[in-house]
Amino acid sequence: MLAIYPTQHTNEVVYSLMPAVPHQIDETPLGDEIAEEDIVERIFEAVVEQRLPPGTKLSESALCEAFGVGRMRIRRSLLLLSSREVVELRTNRGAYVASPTAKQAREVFEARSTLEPTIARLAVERATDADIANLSTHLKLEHDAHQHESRNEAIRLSGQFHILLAQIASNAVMLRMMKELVTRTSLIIGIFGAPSVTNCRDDDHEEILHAFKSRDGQAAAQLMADHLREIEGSLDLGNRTSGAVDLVSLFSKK
Amino acid sequence: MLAIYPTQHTNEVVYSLMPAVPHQIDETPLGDEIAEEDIVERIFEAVVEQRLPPGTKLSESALCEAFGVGRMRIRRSLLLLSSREVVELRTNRGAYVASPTAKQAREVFEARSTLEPTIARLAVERATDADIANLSTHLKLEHDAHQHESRNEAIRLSGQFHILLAQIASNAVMLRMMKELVTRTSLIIGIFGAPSVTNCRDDDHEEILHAFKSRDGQAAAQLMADHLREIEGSLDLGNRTSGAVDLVSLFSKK
DNA sequence: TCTGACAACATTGTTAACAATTATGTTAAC
DNA sequence: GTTAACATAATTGTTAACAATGTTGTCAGA
Repeated sequence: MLAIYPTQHTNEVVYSLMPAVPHQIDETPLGDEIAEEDIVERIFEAVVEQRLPPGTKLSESALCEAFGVGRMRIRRSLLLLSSREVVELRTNRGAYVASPTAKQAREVFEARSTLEPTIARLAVERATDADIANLSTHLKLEHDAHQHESRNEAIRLSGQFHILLAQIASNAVMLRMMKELVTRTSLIIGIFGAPSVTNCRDDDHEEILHAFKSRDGQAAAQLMADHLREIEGSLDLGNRTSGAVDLVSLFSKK
Repeated sequence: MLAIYPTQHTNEVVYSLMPAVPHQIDETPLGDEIAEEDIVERIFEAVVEQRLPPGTKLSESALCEAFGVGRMRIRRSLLLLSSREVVELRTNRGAYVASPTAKQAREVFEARSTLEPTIARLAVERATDADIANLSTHLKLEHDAHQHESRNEAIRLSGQFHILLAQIASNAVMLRMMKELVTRTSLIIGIFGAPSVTNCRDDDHEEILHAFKSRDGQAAAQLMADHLREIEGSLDLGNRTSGAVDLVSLFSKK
């Protein structure tokens, strides 16, 4: 058993995709099969929750079994995932959860720092009272998850907060971008983050919520910029080279 | 011949994809076939140049012939294009060049207004002298194309300018986003723009170049913001509902 | 002449078998 | 005991045939 990354657990991990999130009670209302869009979404979620660590092999047969669909649909889903750089497709070798490099990590944070302050501002400007109530409820869930030490749930909700903001901003283009960026950020934290680091401190999220309540878009933008800087600062970019551990340097004598 | 959109010209349009842009002399150096990434890029270019207007049907067989590849590769390419919302995939009915709605158009411009000023600033900060020289050369080409009234070339170069900035900014994430947004903008202009409107006035691009030469990132960002506002302002959003003409309202009595 | 049903055609979607490549485990030789 | 070559197994990539759906043209009936 020389496996460095938990590729030997692929099956377990893949199966654990199934009971992920309720999503909808009846996903296939019209007798239609599960769509690749759903598969992509599910794998996104699993990556966000760090149940699929970087480098994990996503074998076609396992995914077919897990989702109960044909190979074609899995291949299409993997292609879509690779086009968003959440999955790396190696010819004749299969699909692997991406292992962002430090360079890519910086690029992701640069993109987020460009998009998210504006998204936060727009969200404040466009939020209905119901939206703000939802955010409040969400933050309570986040807090509970942190207290109950349900790490997966905490991480998931933490990412979901940023997605929620993009949804409130009501811009489908930026929402799609954010889904990709949040997912990749989870991979980045998995690689470059200290073991104890979860995605976000929910204190920061709380402050952003206050900006919503006082309808201060500029403050929300500023808080978001600070929040992102803080997350990036907690990472150790520039040390580890890649998600796949380099064996020769790791076990070299002396 | 009841065709509303030039779907009857599909074959001609598709064939005109072939001699598009030189790209590289030898695209298949290792005996490998043309990759779907190239196909996607080529269709992107054709859309940017408005040789593939919104609503154009992209039939699998025609594309197979045009690119000389199997159906599987075409289908994968179309899936990738649809994931970037440049192509719309209708079940059992085929692939069509997307027809952005006014709502989507506003979202695209909102995303560009969020991203591109920062991209311009970063590009100024990171541009080498060679980069600036390239920009100068590019602007000359743009100017020539306008004077020679080679509309296709002018449009292509006009979009290419924005891509160039993203390349100089050296952020792969934002570069990919911009390729998608520029392509979709071409579709939007095709639908909502006045017939005479090309993509950008190259005067604006010239001013941005001046900001590069004086290394004024803040000015570049401001000019870019103005530039985008100007383009969006030249459109007629809120009138036409979609690229596919609504027949009943068009030919209704009275 | 116009309408509606039907049939032939074309196009897309899916499946399964096959080919090619990679990974793994074994054996033999040094 | 270690290494290298080989053979086997597993996985991915491709092709082609088939099924299903949508489109179009035709014909009969009103």
